[in-house]
Amino acid sequence: MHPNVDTQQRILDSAKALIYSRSYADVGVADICEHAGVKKGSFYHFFPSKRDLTLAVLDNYFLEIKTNLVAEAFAKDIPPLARLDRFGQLAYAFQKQVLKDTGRVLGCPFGNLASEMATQDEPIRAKVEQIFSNLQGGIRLVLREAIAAGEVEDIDVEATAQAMLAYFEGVMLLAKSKNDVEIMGQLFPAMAQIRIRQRGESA
Amino acid sequence: MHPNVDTQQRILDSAKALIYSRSYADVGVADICEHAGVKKGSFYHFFPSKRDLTLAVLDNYFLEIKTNLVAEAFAKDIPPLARLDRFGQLAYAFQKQVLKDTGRVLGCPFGNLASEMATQDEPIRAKVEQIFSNLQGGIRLVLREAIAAGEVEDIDVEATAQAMLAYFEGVMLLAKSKNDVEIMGQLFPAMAQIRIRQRGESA
DNA sequence: CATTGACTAGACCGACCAGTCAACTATAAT
DNA sequence: ATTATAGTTGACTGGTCGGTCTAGTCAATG
Repeated sequence: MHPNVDTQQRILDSAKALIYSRSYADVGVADICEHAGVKKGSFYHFFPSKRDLTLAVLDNYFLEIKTNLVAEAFAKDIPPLARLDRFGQLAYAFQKQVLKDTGRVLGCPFGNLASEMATQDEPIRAKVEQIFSNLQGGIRLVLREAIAAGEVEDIDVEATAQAMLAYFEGVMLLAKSKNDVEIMGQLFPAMAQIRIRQRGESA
Repeated sequence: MHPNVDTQQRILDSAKALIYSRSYADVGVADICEHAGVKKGSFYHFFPSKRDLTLAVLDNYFLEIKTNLVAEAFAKDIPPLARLDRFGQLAYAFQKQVLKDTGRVLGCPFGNLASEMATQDEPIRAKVEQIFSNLQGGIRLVLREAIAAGEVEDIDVEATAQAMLAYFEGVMLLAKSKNDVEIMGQLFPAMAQIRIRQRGESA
């Protein structure tokens, strides 16, 4: 093969960076090709469409975040609830790096695409939903351990995990809206405090 | 004047509905004109650009939500914290109506635009930030009353208001992602429980 | 050395984009 | 009646979009 075996990967990486920092609609196939140093013909040799590329980008991003952020944050060297705090801290640190690199707080790549595409492209919506579901599952496991360790009790684990994910996404969205990364540091500590009680009760 | 004095309003209403149900990028000026029953020339007679129209849409939406949702939810006929629950219930009911009308959970119009445009169009980003700031201010007032009424104590009011707004936006985003409105009913009750303590502490 | 097939090149396509413009219509003021 | 003006019309522009297509390059295989 040619010297560039990594053409496909370069397209993927370029699309990842560009779509994350702008949006699906604002980034064209031509932009991605230029950024990757690749011509249109090569692009369509590897990806049947812009949408399929985006699906691959989502998979790729999820894998990266699952291994570099979730796995590290949820490692069992500290108590369960402390892991949720650590998750917030790592996300905060990551976003500080994004700000330094791009001059912008870019928020959550999944939340961004969900918000833009959920009503327009069903496969993309479904993929993001699946990713959210997986992240929620990660939190659920931590919560189960927290219950086993006696750190929490009497909660609806599934709903609480979902609430924590929602809070996380909301903080990311606000940080992006204000282009201010510090609210992450300020608000994330409250994530692990969220509780949804068993069926029915609230106040 | 002509029989149609409301041309400008029809353009505004069409843009509101279309951009909310799709996205800024996906809705073209031609779409808006067709939906409003207006020709391109008339559009540009009333609005200098698509962006300016969008700014007007944001103002219009904010006014509507402030008077029809926030004012009603935060009315002083019930205790402060209960008003926050009522806010969630009203938002839930509103979104159920949106689902019935459009077949889709569309989330928060401000969150949607923030997510899509924050890194691409500074005036739109700034306007959404200002709207978020105003909503946060509304929550802050409720929290102050809650403190005065002895319902809560020892919290960082500003940060807590922001956290509640973030949670609200996150729930809206998740509901949109899953195209499921029931999450809102399940998760919103936890909003009024969120607390961020005074400077420093978390766990 | 010919053939094969993954990969690259870039011209090209029809559709669509936001925005422009000059001509026109209808009303109101003079 | 004449003028001024607010509003309308739709053809038009230059540019971009995602995607196609044909021609060709190169390394490996027989």
